Amino acid sequence: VPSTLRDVARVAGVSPSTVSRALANPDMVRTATRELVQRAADRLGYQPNRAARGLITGRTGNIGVIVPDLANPFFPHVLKGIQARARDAEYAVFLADSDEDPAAEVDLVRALSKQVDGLILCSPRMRDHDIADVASETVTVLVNRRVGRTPAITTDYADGMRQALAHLEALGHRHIAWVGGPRMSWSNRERVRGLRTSSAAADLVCTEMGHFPPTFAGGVAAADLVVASEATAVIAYNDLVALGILSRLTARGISVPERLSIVGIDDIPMSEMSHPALTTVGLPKEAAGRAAFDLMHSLLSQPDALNAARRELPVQLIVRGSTGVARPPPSH
Amino acid sequence: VPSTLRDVARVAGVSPSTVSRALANPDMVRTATRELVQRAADRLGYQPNRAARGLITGRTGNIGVIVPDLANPFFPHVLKGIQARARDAEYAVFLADSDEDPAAEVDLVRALSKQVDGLILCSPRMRDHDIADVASETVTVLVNRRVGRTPAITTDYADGMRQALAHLEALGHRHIAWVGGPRMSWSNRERVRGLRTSSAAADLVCTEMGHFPPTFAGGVAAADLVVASEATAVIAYNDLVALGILSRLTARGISVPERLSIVGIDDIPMSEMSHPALTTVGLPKEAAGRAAFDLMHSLLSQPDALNAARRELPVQLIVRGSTGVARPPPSH
DNA sequence: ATGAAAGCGCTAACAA
DNA sequence: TTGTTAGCGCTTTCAT
Repeated sequence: VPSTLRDVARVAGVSPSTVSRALANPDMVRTATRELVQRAADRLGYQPNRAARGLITGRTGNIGVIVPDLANPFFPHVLKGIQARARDAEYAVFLADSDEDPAAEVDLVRALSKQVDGLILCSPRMRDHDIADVASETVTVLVNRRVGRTPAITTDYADGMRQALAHLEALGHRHIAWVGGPRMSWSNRERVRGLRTSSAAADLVCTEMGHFPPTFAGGVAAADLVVASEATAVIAYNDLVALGILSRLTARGISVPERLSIVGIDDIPMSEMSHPALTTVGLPKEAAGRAAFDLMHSLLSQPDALNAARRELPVQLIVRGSTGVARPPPSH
Repeated sequence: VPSTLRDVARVAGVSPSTVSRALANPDMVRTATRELVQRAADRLGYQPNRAARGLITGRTGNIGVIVPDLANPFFPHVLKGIQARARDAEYAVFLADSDEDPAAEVDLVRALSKQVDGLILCSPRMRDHDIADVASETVTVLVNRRVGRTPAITTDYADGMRQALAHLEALGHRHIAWVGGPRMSWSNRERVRGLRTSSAAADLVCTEMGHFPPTFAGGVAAADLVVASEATAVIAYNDLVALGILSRLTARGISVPERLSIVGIDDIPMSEMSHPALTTVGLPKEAAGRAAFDLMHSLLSQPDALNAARRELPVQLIVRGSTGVARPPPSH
């Protein structure tokens, strides 16, 4: 049977409120009293009941995190970043996995929102409208998405595309294929936007290959189209897709990177382990998680911290397996 | 401002207790009353405050899950299994990541245990003693570990080793290397146990290569020793290690599987994507998660369900990239 | 079948 | 600085 605050009070010979103060606002009680209480609490192994506290303060000390798919290697890293910060701040983390289902996501939000101080939505699949609804009722931080003025942590995809293109151009590539991700995805739209801007500026020919599932299988399916396009390099929506392309090319006996260079996006652990290792646009996954929690935390303490309500994190191209140009660039 | 049970009562024109009953024990009120209440609740968008409920019932409707490292691709799958079942049962899931630190794990357990009905510890790194402590105070389910009579979901590693060895033997291998995992790991001990039993029975020579970190880098480090051992096949502690070995061998120009066959354990997604794809002992990851939650759930509803307090799940060897024998087996 | 009242463990006015 | 009181939102006796 866990002991309560009243037990501590009795043992220490003070009133319950004194115990409450001694533990929560140590400088509102005399030092002697504080120590007396502390000793009693220790002796009883007292642990405050957070639910009871939350009932009255209106704050639970919990945050909720919703991800579309834990099996996608991107999210566990973000989650680790959130966890690390939450632990330091003594917040507990509710986690829910929506299984890529927008409707389930909405349900989970509803279920969780009552038990948390705030919600972090990672790459949410919900419609803008639903997100705006949520954000109007609960403190909300978005990761990898922007909706209106909702606080958000995003990643500078446009710069990532620029870096990737600059890298390929420096290696002599002039014709580059793009294997796109899901049509509805915010990330995909942003990446395409960056791609178009930078390729236009750099005078590169860029063939966009439409929409594929953001998975290994998606990459396998796209690979043959890429080959047919006669591009000398390909940038994939993410590393999983890139690895799918690599796998299919290897199976077809098309050597990578000699014949075709591949660049992914995300820098998931797998990318380093493939052969050849994958050049990829590294996203700050844990950092994004940390930033998301920090933003949430500041929103929670000063509800008008709207000035700091957005952050865009930098990305860094990671050059691995050679991505040298295959054939000499066509002379102009 | 969320509406409370009293609001519903006022709108419906009944007492708070009636509302409580109508919602929680529908057959304790007249049908007409129940519908009246239901309508009022719907109209107000009423959502019961679970903390307040928990305060009085002593049950929170939450469970806690602790994993050593989310970045290890094994755990997200287990977690998905737990999540799926928890969602159906309307439980919310607290998640904590201990960063492979036994001490942190103990702290997290303490912090969480007050806010949950039960705890699921995945591959816990704590000492037996600490686990026993936890289990004596909180309903606890272990995954991938056994400690005393604590309820646990385990995996039949011994049979996995048997299957792997039988497979290799059938392909003509007679000398097999084993690259072991962390010394303190329960899983490693179990795997070694299975290995010894089955290799003795099958009359195979088995060289054990000591303890390596259960990571890609660990496999890279072990690879050269494996080659030097002159074994024709190697079984690695897990897929990450196996992929590390594969990577190093490929880099050295040693062809896999012609010269050396590799078998991993876990069946993480990466294993399918490597070249050659990895033969591996597939563990029921999501199923383990589901089983863990189900066990927890039954313990929570009938505290004396100790008869069902253990389950060992079957494993299945997944044969992929050929693992044919290299040289003809030495004639006896 | 329903209502009134008490109280879960805690904190926050308000007094002293 | 400390104690007293009230009450957060809900469930559950105990009456009716």
